[in-house]
Amino acid sequence: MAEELNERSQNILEAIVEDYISSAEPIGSRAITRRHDFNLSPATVRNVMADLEEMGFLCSPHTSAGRIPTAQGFQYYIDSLLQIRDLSKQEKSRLRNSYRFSGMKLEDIMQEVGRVMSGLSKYTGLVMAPKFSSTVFRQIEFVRLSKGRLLVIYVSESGLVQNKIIEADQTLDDRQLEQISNFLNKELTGLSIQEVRKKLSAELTEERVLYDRLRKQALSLSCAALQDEVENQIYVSGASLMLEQPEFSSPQQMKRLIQTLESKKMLIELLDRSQNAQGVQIFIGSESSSIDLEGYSLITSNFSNQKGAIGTLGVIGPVRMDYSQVIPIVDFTAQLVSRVLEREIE
Amino acid sequence: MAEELNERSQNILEAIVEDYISSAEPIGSRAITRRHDFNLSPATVRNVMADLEEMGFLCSPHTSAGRIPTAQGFQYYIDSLLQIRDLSKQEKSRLRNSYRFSGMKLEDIMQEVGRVMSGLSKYTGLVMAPKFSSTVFRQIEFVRLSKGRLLVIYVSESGLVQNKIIEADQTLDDRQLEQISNFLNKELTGLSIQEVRKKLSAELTEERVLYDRLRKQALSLSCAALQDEVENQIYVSGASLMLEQPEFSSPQQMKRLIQTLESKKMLIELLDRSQNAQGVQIFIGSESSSIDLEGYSLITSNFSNQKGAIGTLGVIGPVRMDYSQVIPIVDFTAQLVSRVLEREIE
DNA sequence: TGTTAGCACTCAGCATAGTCGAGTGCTAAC
DNA sequence: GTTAGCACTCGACTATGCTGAGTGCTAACA
Repeated sequence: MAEELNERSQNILEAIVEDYISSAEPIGSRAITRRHDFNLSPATVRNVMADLEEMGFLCSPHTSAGRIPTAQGFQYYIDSLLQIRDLSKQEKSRLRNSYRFSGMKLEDIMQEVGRVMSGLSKYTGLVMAPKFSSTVFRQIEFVRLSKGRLLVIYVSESGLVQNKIIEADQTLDDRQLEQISNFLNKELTGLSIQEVRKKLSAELTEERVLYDRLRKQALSLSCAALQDEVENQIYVSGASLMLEQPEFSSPQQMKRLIQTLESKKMLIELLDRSQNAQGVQIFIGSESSSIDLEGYSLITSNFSNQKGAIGTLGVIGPVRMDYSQVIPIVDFTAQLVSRVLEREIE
Repeated sequence: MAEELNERSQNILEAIVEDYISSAEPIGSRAITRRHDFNLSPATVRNVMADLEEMGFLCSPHTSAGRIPTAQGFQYYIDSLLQIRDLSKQEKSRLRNSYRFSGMKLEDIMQEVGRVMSGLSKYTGLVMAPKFSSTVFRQIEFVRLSKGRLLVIYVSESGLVQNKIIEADQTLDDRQLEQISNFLNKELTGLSIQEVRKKLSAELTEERVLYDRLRKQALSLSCAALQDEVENQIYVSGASLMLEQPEFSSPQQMKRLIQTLESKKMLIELLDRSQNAQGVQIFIGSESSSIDLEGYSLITSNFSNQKGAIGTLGVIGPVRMDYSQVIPIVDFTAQLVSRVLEREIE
């Protein structure tokens, strides 16, 4: 439908979007002709702009202001006009050098990634650690707390450490616990959590379980430990940087932004959506979306190692975001993190 | 110096502070006489207020506004005038019921505590997990990542799980690692980290180490694992609640607040200070303080189990904070958390 | 001597009115 | 199809005046 834009209209829309991205203020027809070499008079530009408004790409905050792109306008810009140039080698190495991952555990890496992305983009960085169920089993350990209560520590191939408290009916002694964890570590290493779950439920119904008490205990313990979905960890960094953006200069907007960034559940849901996609994804906030993201844009990409533990990282900012700058940052960072995670297990 | 306040001045100061706490606006002499039964005329109150201003307890934002308490005024109020009533049984049980700790691991408890304190107080909750070096050794496990890199998982008596990546010179196989962790778990369980460190450095210089390769490896590994201070984890919750307070209604103040709450390092340093104190502590932000806490007040208390793993929790809010409400909340919550932690290890 | 009433003064907050500039839509001419 | 001209709109800013809450000072009172 929107493809019918002729070249001149495209050029003007592009100019408006880009000027608006850098100025955050409504763009008037004269401003366009002054800043770009279209060899057109303001009046002509006005006509085109009126058409673009008709088509839903622009809107004017009030009669005598310039125009600003709508969400649809940005969408069109991103889909058809934006040229994402690859990063130069220099930029890549500069980016690489921004990160210092050496000797960091996974949690620290996540945090650092968010911080750096935020600093580079001037918006807010979001990083979601690999989903529990998408990780690959490496090791499990049990630590006895008070009577009947066990601390389970689970380590994935990618070095993700998670712990959980479970209730164990029987009072097992340390020796038995050790046997159990040895048994599980031998049986389950290298399987994905999904596979582990399948295996466990299959075995639990098998006959021989009845005859092997240890095996039974091991299975039911690990079932309890690995059953529930662990709430995803999400790292948000650089909220205060984003407050510098003019769209968040009013107290109401600031409050709303902080509330948005504080509601981790919502952010997790949001990042979850791009979990299955490949490459960079862009969400432009609009009223229609089920999640209230109006006024914000989200650029995400996934990272993973060969074994497929998948996490998501990205940058959230105003719709008026410098896409040409942020997209390569997110893209390259995701690749970088993937490579680091692969090195971990090598 | 400030003790020379006569009763009438005290009453008036108290009235001003309390009215200011509830209204957040400068208090005038007439407002005082209207709202309180001092049997004094506004003029008399004015005289007293002028004296109080002279002494540094009050100040006026401009000539013809009412007066607001200075930091010193609040300090005096807290030290000499504030009556902290104990919580009634009902309130205590209501508070207790706000928390749902069952089956939660330590991280979740910390988070939950912050959330609830924030919700109850309408300010921002801060919780700092027990300091690494104040914990008691319970168990250590090693997981091999890539060549030469080990993931160390450390569990304290209170159920705190921490992990770290260390470089190990030798390539140890799984069997050896298991022997090493068994050895360490036998030797170190029940010791505080300080004791562990002392023991390690003592043993490393002992002669017999030379003859026992396994022992040597174990010691040097655990040394590497437990040597550095792990950065403290801090949980901040309810920032957006605090934005509702009138002192943070201007964009500048909002930005500053968010920046303050984002700078975890600073908050950790702040909470660290009260780590060694007993009972509830109150910091009133003033310009003089080395840490920029101007305009904020911080109420903290420590929690611990018998073994002495100590963490700190508290509430940060505007200086104009409802102390009589927040202090009991912080106090009782700290006791509650201590009790929960003790039950963990029972 | 401590307390009070009266009075002139101050000042933030608010509303009103006027100006300016950037921008628009429309029309007519090129 | 493009452009110049023109009347119009409207937000942002400034100046102005008014109001109300509050103050300090002085003089009178108990």
